[in-house]
Amino acid sequence: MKTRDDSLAIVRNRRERPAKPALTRDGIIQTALEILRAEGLSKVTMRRVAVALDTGAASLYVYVRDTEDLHAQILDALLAPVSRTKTEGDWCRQIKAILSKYMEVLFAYPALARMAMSTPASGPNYMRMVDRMLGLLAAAGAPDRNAAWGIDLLLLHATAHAAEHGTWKESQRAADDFATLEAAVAGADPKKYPHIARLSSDLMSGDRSRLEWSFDLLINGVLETPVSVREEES
Amino acid sequence: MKTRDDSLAIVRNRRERPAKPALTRDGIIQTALEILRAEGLSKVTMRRVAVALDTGAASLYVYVRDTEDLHAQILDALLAPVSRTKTEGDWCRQIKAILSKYMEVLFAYPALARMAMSTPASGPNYMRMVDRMLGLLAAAGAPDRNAAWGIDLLLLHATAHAAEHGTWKESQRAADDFATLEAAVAGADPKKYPHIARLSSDLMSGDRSRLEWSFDLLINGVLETPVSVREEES
DNA sequence: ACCTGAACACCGTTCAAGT
DNA sequence: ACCTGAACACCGTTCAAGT
Repeated sequence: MKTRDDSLAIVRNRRERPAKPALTRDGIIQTALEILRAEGLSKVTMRRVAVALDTGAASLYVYVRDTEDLHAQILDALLAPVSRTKTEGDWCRQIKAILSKYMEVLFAYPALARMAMSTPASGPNYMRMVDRMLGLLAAAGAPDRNAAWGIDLLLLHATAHAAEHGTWKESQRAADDFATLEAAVAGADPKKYPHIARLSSDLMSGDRSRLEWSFDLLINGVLETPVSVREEES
Repeated sequence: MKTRDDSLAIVRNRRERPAKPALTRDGIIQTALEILRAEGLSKVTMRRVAVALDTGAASLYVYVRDTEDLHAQILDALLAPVSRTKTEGDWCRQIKAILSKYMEVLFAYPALARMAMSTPASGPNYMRMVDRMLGLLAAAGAPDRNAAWGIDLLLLHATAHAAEHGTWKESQRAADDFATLEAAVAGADPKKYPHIARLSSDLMSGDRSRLEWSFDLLINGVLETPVSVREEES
């Protein structure tokens, strides 16, 4: 079936489009982003990216250390607009605006949020974002150490929340598990789990307002909690 | 080489030990735990567990929905001792003691912490642990909703922290990345990243005390932060 | 230095067929 | 109902060989 004619077609294709643009780090990331958007992170594999670039997986290793590195570079690319978010209002509004944008991209790709938690991020866009937020916390009057530790806390929470809730919304599997959990909480045996049974409605309540609450709690705590002074109970 | 004699040997083996204990959910989890301890979560695969049980991977699907479910069941098994931790002292100490135990197991297997973030946990040991902590927060005088939302916040933070820092300590790869990050922070260009450069030492400082700080901040916030009342800046 | 094909050593999951 | 072998459709990474 495929002999002479095919090789002719290939030659023609070579003429009509440049066919194989040279491999570059940027080209790889762009292609990876396309696959991410079209099919999700789980399809962004070395092999699949390579096929899309009309080469073999081995060729990518010149530009990318391994699969995780590829994913980390994708995330940093997606963070470019976040690091440049236009903000206005008081510092608290501004911080929340940046956190919102950050969470938006992680919610869109929860698998990236999970990845971000196991790979120390050091991409330029991440750095830029952190720098801006540090500036805002400093302007708010946070002591140096509180600002430094606080940024970490805020971003860890944002990432973790997105990883958790994003995943739950994403997959059917997680949705099923969530239903199981919901049922387990709603129908908790008051003998075995008295507090869960008593608080069952509060445990599942709140969504947007719950997230708001947690960020208020965190931001407030970052400003007010003295470093290395242990709280005594009252 | 291997013909008659081998089949005899097999028969002999059948006699000498019961050879193949019946497949059960518990047996599967036990075997999985052994592999986890010996080789880490990445080796706890359907195929590998099946081989250890002298069967085919397909057989496991009667007891386990999929790989993630297997991992979730492993985590709940590891949480059994945590849910029964003996505690003493004031409620704050007790909560911290349970959180510590919880983090200990996640630190030992950071990959499980990552998994926990994408799978809503509803195992019996997890439930028992949550119930105890809810009781402690209630005893501390936290309003119902604060206790309910707060437990989630505390456990999410514990899990996320373990996933992040545990992984960094675990793999060579992550350690390298961490070194890269450290260098990027220490050598941050003050023109591009003024705040990172200024706070570079604080950004990398603290380890144990930093974790203490974040839990104090969270516990305090859970007790004090009113629900659905927005903070105004001062 | 960069690119490639082929190979190695794995995966999860499904399914028809057996008991 | 439970168990199995075989098959399907993939993976990441390495390495010798080419340019």
